[in-house]
Amino acid sequence: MDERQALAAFAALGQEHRLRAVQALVTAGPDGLAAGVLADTIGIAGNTLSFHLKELSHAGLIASRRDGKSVIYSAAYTGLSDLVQFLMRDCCQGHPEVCTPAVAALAACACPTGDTAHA
Amino acid sequence: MDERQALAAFAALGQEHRLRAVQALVTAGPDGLAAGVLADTIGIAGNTLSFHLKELSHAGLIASRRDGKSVIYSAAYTGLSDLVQFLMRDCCQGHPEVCTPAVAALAACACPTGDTAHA
DNA sequence: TCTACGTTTCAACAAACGTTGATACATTGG
DNA sequence: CCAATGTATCAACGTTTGTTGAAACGTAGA
Repeated sequence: MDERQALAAFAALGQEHRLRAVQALVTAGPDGLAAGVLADTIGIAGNTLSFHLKELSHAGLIASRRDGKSVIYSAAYTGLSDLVQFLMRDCCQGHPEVCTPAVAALAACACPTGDTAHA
Repeated sequence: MDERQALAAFAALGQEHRLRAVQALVTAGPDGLAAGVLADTIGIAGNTLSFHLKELSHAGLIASRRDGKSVIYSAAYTGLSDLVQFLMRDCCQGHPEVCTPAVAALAACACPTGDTAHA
């Protein structure tokens, strides 16, 4: 992930409705949510949400697929983790003060080597 | 870190000059950089940088201290790692697809239990 | 085909953002 | 004290952003 894409991602997440949308989509899981349901969940108009979804999609944070009349949006897990890695990698240039506590905290959330993933 | 602060942090990082400032400050380490040096590094006017530094400080991403005539800015490592933890924690509500690859990648950057920190 | 439904696009507007120049503040040295 | 340096504040501006309403597009069923 280059700086330009990271800027777009950070800017996308720096907006209340878009952050809520991402949270809702990640929470919804790979099945995603229809645009209408998402608009209702966040509490904004459909056209307004469409504007924000386009921005999130452009930032690589969400994906979309059509299912009948509905368009299902889902979180782009790769894009999200890439963003975290960008922030951490750029921040740890010889100074792991940022990464160490973050990794320690995340280990309890998604430990790839242990059995506490469902904590 | 609550949603309001996370929003401020993301919005702060979603701006080219501010992202560059954070990167420069983190790279500089705990010693930090004087405002003038930072302005010269980024390539923007001092008053413009001051505007951005105030926003970054308000978002909890940087700290400042006076040293003679200069004001030294430094990265707020706690705020940065809190932001990563916010993004990860909120994203992993039963779906560790995001956290697992991120943790795996970060383990090589700041592994708190291993010896690959300098990879 | 037509109609209904869900979603997207478009133009327009108010609000917020980022930059500039001038000015004011804080600190140091003479 | 005064002058010089470094930084912060302020008003003004042009630009960008987020929202709204109307319209258009795509899909499914009658």
